[in-house]
Amino acid sequence: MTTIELRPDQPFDLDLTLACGQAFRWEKTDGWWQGVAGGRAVRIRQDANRLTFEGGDAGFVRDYFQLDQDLNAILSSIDRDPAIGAAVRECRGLRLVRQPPWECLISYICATNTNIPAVKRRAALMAERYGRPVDGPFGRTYAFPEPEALGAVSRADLWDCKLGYRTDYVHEAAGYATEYPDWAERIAALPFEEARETLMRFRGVGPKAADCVLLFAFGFFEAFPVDVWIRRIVRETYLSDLTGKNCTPPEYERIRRFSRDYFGEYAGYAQEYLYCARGPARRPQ
DNA sequence: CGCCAGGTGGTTT
DNA sequence: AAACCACATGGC
Repeated sequence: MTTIELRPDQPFDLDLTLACGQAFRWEKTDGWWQGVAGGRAVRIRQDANRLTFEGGDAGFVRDYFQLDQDLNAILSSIDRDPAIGAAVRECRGLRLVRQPPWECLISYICATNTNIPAVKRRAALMAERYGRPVDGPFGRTYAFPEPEALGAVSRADLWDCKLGYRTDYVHEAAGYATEYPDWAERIAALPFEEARETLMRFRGVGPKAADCVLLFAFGFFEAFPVDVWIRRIVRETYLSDLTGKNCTPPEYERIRRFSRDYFGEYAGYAQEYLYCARGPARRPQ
């Protein structure tokens, strides 16, 4: 059991951070968040300025929750009008977590045209069946399966993890990442737009999924994923001339470039705060 | 039953 | 390039 004191001038809200739908392998039970992150089974809770956890060292926790980012400075930089200001007030303390690229990529391939509980179910099924067992502070759990493991699974068995039509995309990505284990390092070394284009070469990864992986795994904080919620919010608040029902490619480009210019280099934080403040499921339990 | 959810790929205009 | 359309799944 480890405890770290949070700096009072650096806000952090563990509940918002883990409940907002950016990462899919955390559950809260009996006041503790339990999850597997980076192959470690972690159990963690927050009491005011105190973080208590088992299963990872302080360095891991600081890195995963990006506690060394100056959140107040980031929030000041995006807080440009009353609308985003309300989201910032409501969700202050929400931090973007630094996810492993492979898990993040597969999670967001599994997140197309579906909802968050379904994505969590898919990730849990893949992990329980094909992930490495990890004995941690809350019993045995399973790490997110490595590319080789998922690549070795038959299509039928992957289908059985409720992946639906995304089955082939996951299988193909696993094959590619097995053949090119440095795929993530190569993307991390690229400038933002090139990294984005490279991610979109994975079948099943379009603009939205690519932006999520860039933001949540690679630390490109200018990435601005546009899902149905964000499109709705941006249309109602900033780009009222937008019309139509679904988001066409030119519309997606317009929304993400406007948002990048308007909110600045941490536009991704603005996206997550607007998403978190959208309404449903803001806080767990 | 229909509609929606952290969309994308393939095909046809 | 733009417009359609299919797509598995589960909650409501």
